[in-house]
Amino acid sequence: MCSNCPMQSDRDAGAATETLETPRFSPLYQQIKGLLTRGLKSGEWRPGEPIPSEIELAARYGVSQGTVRKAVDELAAENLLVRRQGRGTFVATHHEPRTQFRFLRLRPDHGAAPGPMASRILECKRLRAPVDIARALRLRTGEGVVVIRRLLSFDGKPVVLDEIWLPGAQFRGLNADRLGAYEGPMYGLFESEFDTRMIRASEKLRAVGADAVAAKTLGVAPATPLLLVERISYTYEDRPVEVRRGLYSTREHHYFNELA
Amino acid sequence: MCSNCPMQSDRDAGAATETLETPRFSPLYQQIKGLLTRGLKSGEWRPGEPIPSEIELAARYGVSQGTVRKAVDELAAENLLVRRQGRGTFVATHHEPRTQFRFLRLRPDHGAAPGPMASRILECKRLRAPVDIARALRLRTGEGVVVIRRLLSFDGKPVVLDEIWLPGAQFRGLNADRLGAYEGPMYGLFESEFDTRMIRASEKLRAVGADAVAAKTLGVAPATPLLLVERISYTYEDRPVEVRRGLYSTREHHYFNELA
DNA sequence: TAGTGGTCTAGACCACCGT
DNA sequence: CGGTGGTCTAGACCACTAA
Repeated sequence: MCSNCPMQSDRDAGAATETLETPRFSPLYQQIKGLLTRGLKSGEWRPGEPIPSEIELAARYGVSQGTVRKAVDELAAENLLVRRQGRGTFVATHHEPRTQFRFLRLRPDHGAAPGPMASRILECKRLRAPVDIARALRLRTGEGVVVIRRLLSFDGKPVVLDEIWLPGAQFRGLNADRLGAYEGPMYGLFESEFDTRMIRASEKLRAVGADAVAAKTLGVAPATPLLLVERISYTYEDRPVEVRRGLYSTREHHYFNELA
Repeated sequence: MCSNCPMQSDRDAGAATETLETPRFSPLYQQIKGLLTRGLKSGEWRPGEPIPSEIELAARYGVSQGTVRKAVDELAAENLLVRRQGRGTFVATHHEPRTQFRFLRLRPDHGAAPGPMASRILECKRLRAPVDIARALRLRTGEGVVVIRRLLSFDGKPVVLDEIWLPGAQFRGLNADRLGAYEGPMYGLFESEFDTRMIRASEKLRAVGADAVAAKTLGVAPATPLLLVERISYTYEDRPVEVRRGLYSTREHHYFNELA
């Protein structure tokens, strides 16, 4: 055992039942998981890079390889890490094709492949956060935010009209030019240029009628039923960093979901 | 090691690389998982009942407890089993409140709790499978199917109009009376009375306008945008056993989804 | 208290990858 | 070949539940 091992004290605290059913015992591997998450958040290991081998981590933290393994397993299940047998364990990134459009659940009705996709930035401006956006992003009302409006086309046909809200302070320097110049998924840009990695998201879906602007942009008749998708994206420690309202045209596409 | 252990032969086959990259090594715990799944499918252990303890299973299959543990872990992650510390491992069931409406993703806009729900059977008849339903259920066109139409109300207000297609042979004896008499979720009835346990499902969502019948039934104006949810439910070994088309009124509710 | 699942360890060996 | 993750074992001990 390593002498300055940060684990032991916590272990005892868990067993001691000090306060009224609050922490209630935290397994070692959970603590390791916390330390690894801290390393990810702090940028000690950056997206796409490998983290140290299990043996190294076990030595560093003064625990067995099996304990590290369980911690890494869970982080991999949460899509924070990617295991690659024979090569190592890597920090997940939005740049690889496999994880590129992980959060976009729209599929063409015919043909499994998503097909060629194009993104056109319609607008990118900065303004003060309205109440609802501020609350969702845990900002004060009136704090600066960035709003992006963009059109997503599948196979040349417009399909998704997005309105994206981001905390202004965190996305300083983001503008239409940079968005337009960037190839690849927007979350890749956020990750590389603004140190903000989207970990998970929750969505609320509704059916609504197309208003005049949406109808024109998406090339459908006014009042056409559209899928309204409201997304909140979270980064490390469940901190919300994006509100996205998308209008999906579901004439030739559908939103796909697996229920397990 | 137990002498008639069914594992060894497979192990060797995996290492021998007999054919051109087909099976490619199957870990022991995967084989155990297969044996456990077989026991579940065959009804050796029924929904709600405990399976043997890890130590017993390890002895029966001639492997270590750790190997059984990994198999059970995966089955629990897939919601086929439920672990309960200090009590045992149980076969998952659609009867318990926790897993009761696991596949219904509709939530009220205000207030987290789904609130009181009522199901009214509008129709239950038997007819010959149309092409699309037959293909989805892997039946021949014209084979007998059951169609159920039912209305789901939240808090007294109609919200979901469902059309449910089931293979007739498997659901012999299902009729409106039995559906009406049954309290609780429909999947609970299917599980108890027809030996059919829904394991997972996939859904396709679209926005559509309400037709005359749907509008009247759901109490909305014709052409009101509704969420069309097409679900295919699967039982063991990914066998499809239900096609469900639901029209969701999203005036005061929304479809909730977590993206991980 | 006995029995269950949950954690942790130490060590062996295997499958896969790059060099 | 050496290093990585992946599998498997055997055994110790802990946390939880029910009787």
